[in-house]
This record gives sequence, C-alpha cells and structure tokens, in this order.
Amino acid sequence: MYELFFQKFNEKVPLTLEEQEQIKTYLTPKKLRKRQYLLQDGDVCKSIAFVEKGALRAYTVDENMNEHIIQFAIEGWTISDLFSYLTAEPATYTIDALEDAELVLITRAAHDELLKTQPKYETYIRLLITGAYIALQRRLTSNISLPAEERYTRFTETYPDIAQRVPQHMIASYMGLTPETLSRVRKKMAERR
Amino acid sequence: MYELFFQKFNEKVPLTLEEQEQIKTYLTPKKLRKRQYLLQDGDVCKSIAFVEKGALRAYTVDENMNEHIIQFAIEGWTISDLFSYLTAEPATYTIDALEDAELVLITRAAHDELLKTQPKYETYIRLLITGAYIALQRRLTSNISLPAEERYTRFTETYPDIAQRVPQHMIASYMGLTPETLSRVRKKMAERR
DNA sequence: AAAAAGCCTTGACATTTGTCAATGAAAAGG
DNA sequence: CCTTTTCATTGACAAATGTCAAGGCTTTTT
Repeated sequence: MYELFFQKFNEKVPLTLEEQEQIKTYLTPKKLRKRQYLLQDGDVCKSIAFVEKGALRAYTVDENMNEHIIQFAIEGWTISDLFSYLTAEPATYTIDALEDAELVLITRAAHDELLKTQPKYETYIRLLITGAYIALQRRLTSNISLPAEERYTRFTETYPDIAQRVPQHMIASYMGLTPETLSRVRKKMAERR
Repeated sequence: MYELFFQKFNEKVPLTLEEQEQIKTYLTPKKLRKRQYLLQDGDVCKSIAFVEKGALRAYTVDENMNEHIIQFAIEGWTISDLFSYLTAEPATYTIDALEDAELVLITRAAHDELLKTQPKYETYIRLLITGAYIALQRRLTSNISLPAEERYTRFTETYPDIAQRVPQHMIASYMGLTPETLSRVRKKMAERR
C-alpha cells in the first residue's frame, strides 16, 4: 500500500524513511467499486484522493441532465473538488469510479496538520497544484483556440492510456462535444487515411 | 511602490515588517506602456508579474493569425507563462499591456532564492496558484458545459471591472468566440428586456 | 484638422455542432 | 445462457457559430 503515492511524492520531493513513516500516519486507504461515488454533488469534499489503482472521473450534471466531465484520474493521479475541500462549501462536482479503484486519501484535517508539521508536504502540494494548473491551462487553451478534431488528436496523443480505457462518449464529454459529434469527427479522420 | 503587492501578500500570509523588507530586496519594479510586450512568444518567461496598476493580457496566436486570450490581469492580479517560467522552455504565450502599467516582477532567480530562505513565500505561492487553479477550473467548466450567452453573463458578473475596461472583441476571444458572435449574443440579450 | 486605425455592428451565407430517433454490436448482470 | 444495459454509429434536420464584406462611429496618430 501507498507504493505509488510515495514514489510520486519522492519524484517531487525526496523523503527520508522517517519522514515517509510520519506522513503515512496521516493517510487513509480506501477501495472503491466501479460506479461507486467518492463524492456526491452537494456534499462537502472531505479528502484529496490519490489513485493507486483504477480510474475515476469528476463531472457536473447540467439542467438538461447532461454530464460534463471535468477530469479523469488514473494510477498516479490525484482527484478532488479542491474548492469544496478548501472552503468546506458543498461540492459542485461528483466523483465516481470508472473501474474498481484503490485510493490514498488525505483528509482535510490531515492536510492541515501536515502543512503545519512537515515542510516537505507543503512543497509537494505546491508542486502538485502547479502541475495541475499548467495542465489545465493547456487544456483551456486547446478548448478556446482549436477545432474539435485537433483537440481530439491532441487528447489521444497526450493521454493515450485514458483514450483506451474510458468510453468514447466520456471523452466527448471531456472535450465539450456530444458523442455523435465525436463519432463523426473520428469518421472523417478515418476516411482521410 | 509595492503597496498592493504586500497588501495581497499579507491577506494570504501575514508578514512582519522585517520579512517584508527582506522580500522587497528580491522584487523588481517595472513600468510598461500600453501595447508594450512583457513577454513575446518564443522567449523564455523570466518573471512572474504582479500588477500594481494597469491591465495586461496573455494570448496565443494561431496559424490563421487569430488571437486567443488566455488571461487578463488588472490591479492585484498576477500574470506569467508559468510553464515557461518554471521549465525555462520557450513561451507559448505572449503578454502585453492593454493600458500603461506598473508591475512588480519576481525573477526566476529571486523566486528560487525566496523559496529557499522564506517559508512564508512558499505558502504565498502555494495559495496563489491554488486560487488560480480553482478559478481556471471554473472557467473550463463553464466552457464545456454552458452556452455562449450564459458564459458571457457569468463573465460580466464575475469580472465586471474587466468587462468595462477591455474591448469586447477581446472578451469574445477570451470566451472562444468571434467578435461577431459575441455582438449577436449581446443583441439577443438586449432585445429580451 | 485631417487621416488612419480600431472597434462594433449587421447582412448573407457556409460550416460546425447539436438534437432526435433508430439500429446493431458489445458488455454487464442475473 | 439469456436478458438488459451500455455504447458507438448513422441519417435527417435544427440551431449555433464562423466567415466575409461592408458601414459607421470613435479614438489615435500624424
């Protein structure tokens, strides 16, 4: 347990074994079955989840009952409704498992305690969020400046693993397209070769 | 000089006067005239810029010479090509002044030094980026899940100051629309009241 | 003051994307 | 093994957005 979590942590901020043990006491393991919720829209998000195994997604549901996928998370990634987590306001996202999953949770209380007692944890979080911010900025840039086909191509090139593991209608949702539109975009691409 | 910078800093992380003086030695003031570049696409981004006065924008130019605005920054905001800044790779964004501006720059060298010597600086940066991440996630969520009109309404409600200061075609660009489309969306909204 | 440039709007038309409905294939569940 | 659900695709049509061109108004520059 926690192998991948500490591997990723050490890549960002090297830890001694003692530090590792100390941090471990703040972590909570959790298993999720496929389709189970980690967070439901309206609840307060109580933890950041690191994915040791499996796949999750965060999404919103609009007034027409259409789902819009905000984020995928597979092994080595982290997922949460950060705003709700930090402010304790009701979440606007729902998070559930796309496959059976093993998670490492950092509760809000653990997070606060670690920030106080372990400077390397703050550095880890800073680097984690910085990376997430840069990735998000890239995605937004694609979204406002590229046509659907180009966005799809870049997505499959950037995240080939996700493109293979999740249903295409979810990728469409992630890109802000309907499943029909993505299907037609793919058809056009195929016809050209 | 630096009044607003330290006001915002203190709101996030309270500083003693000594700490403030220490940090001040790492800051660089800079004035920009309207239309002047802070960063040109292809150069390495050498600093994070805090806006004391004026207004800037970050944008990309696509192969059809269309500009796509990534971010606005007015008084109290921070702007940079963070990826280029942190990796020292060529910037993909251009940043220029929409109005005459006064900036506080944190160079990469100053940033590294401050991270090493001043724990409160790391906390400030962590909170800064966390806020930027949450705002960006909101924007992306709007972009993939809301129609143009609703996005525009939310934008003007969230950033009324920017909506008034910046030409409408730039707001269109920020939302991923053409100026003509935004003009028509606004017309429809006006006709309904 | 005149000229130039920037900005917003509008019309006509093209392209992209969405909606609704139907189908068949594959996967999941009992 | 059979049933049900999920998924991807396709067609016909509607709605949203983009493109191109023009005009008028304002601001900037000379």
